[in-house]
Amino acid sequence: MQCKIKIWHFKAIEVKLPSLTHKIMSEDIQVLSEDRLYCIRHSASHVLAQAVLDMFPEAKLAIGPPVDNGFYYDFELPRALVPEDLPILEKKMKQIAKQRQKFVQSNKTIDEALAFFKAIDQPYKVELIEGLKEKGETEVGFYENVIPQNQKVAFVDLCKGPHTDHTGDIGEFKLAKIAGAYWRGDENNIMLQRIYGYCFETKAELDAYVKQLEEAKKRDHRKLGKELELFTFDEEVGAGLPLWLPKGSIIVEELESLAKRVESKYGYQRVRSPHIAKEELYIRSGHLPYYKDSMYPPMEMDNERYYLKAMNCPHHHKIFGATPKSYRDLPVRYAEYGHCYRYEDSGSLFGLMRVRSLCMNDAHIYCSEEQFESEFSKVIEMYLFYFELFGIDKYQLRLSKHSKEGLGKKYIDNEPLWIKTEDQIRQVLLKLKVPFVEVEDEAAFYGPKFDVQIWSVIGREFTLATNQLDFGVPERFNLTYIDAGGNEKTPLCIHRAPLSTHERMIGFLLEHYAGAFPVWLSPVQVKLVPVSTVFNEYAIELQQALLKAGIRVELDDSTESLGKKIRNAETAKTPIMLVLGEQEVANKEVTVRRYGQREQTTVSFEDFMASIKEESVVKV
RNA sequence: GCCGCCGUAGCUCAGUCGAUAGAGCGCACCCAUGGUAAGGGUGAGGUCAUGGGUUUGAUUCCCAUCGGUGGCUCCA
Repeated sequence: MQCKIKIWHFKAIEVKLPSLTHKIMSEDIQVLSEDRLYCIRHSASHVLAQAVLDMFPEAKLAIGPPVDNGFYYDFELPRALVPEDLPILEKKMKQIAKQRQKFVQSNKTIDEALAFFKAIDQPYKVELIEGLKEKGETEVGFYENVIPQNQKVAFVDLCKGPHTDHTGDIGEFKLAKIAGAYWRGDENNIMLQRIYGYCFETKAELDAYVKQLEEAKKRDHRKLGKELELFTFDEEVGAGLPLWLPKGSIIVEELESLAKRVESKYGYQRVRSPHIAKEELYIRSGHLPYYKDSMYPPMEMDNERYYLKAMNCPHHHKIFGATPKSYRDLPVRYAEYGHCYRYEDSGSLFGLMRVRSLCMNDAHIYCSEEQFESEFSKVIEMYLFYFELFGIDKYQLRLSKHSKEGLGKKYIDNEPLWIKTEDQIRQVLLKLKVPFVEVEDEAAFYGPKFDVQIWSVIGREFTLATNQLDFGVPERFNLTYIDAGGNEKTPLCIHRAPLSTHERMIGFLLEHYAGAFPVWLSPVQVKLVPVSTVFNEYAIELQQALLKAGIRVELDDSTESLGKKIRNAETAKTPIMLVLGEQEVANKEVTVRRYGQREQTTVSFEDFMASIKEESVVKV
């Protein structure tokens, strides 16, 4: 796949783009070819290949590019690799490094190159060269590793470089993991074995990176979700079907309440729709032919086939069509936290980030072409409001476009309309001076998207929120409005989900906040910690007052020591602890201790009540 | 879905080269009433994921299924 990426910059923002750099490095090599890290990582991957050939002389080599944290190389091997193989290979790599083999570049004609790799029986290299030949190349680059002591060639690879001077200069590396990967990324092809390595210029950088990975694992949403008792999965319920525990449900409902207030302010109307619909609906919408495999199989009843809904759009379209519309009604904005079910591949399920039942912050905006820019801008404004509220700063905004090859297959076959609508979105983004990247072949089948890409702490990329322009489906539903001249017109539809799904949003926020939610989102906002049980009576009095004010408060009336109670509240990441002892009872005070802070303040309960009321509400 | 790996108490994990299992935390009870990140004691908890197979005997070995997981593919 050719990956063309154009980056628009208006201001410097710090974005973490592991998979983007991955794409740039592996598929558009020139971009970073001058980079020193690129050279050492790429050279390290050659050294890995040499080590693997030493261990398995019959190994077939595929490709081995650098990536954002190191490198990988794909092989076809006579047996499955096991983790114990990695230290052995690492040792061999270090020996090769010690020899300081020269990287010697040369060019060969295509036919020479083909003959060479056929002779040493490397079919993947042969296939790559044949591909280059078809593209019209006449020469290809080779890199030989030459042992200086005896001038022997230890390893040869098809490669356009560049490399470091010798194998001693490949930085500090550590083989990280073994994985399966399809040849050329195509699931119809054979599965190869991929070895990933981390690689950095210095030992300190490598160690820091490995340490950072370990730290990241501590804030993995799957781990925190269990520790904080937010959600769970159960084998008898099914894979990818999360159960929200009481504390997680509070977060769900707080988010939902926020969304309802924000959407109300922006003029959305709330609608509600069933979880299932007849097959006809999805044939009409066009989803079924594209997504049948990832929908739960149909339920057959009374000669009808019903599907669990995988998206809310068709239901909303039907709601729009239920009453006649005039241009005076537009824009119409329907919002619903809609439950959807998608039969995602078992192998792609991942905690809360990739699930089979999800509840989406969905809305559909039906508007005229003239209203598009203003409506789209308002949606982006809403996104930016949310990002600021949550303090989300590591994300990438992406204009997801169609691909020419996909027209008529993955995408509605109307190229002029694609180009036009993609430009409409581009113009809005440029006007708002929002930095974004453009990526081909990432659109929805019915129109281009504006996506918010984020990365989980362990580095997987997800679309957090999405905003789509649909130029195809309203027509299929015969959705119309009467314009000022009395003519029937088809509205445009904007699909948008700034708060993602509850599942993915909370998964993301858990990692973002490392489990320490702000007061307004926290399942338990205040923990009452009496110094000893003799002060429980005062604590109960405060608890009643706080509950009455709508504050989520818990009292630790256990007989544990004070130190233990503090520790328990801290490990539960409760944002506010109120320590209550003799002094507090006497003066009707509370000693406020905030999560992660040792210093505390003693204030009157009255003052505390006023401030917690303020803090527990988000202004929209 | 594909290539690997994993599944022992509520949680985190040890262990059994084949003779039905342990620790810490948590939980219950008792003692201690303690001013800022684990006070002390006692006790209850397990068909060793599920179903087959091999074996005198399986939690342990083999196969399948379910679930998790590292990647790949996919992601409306």
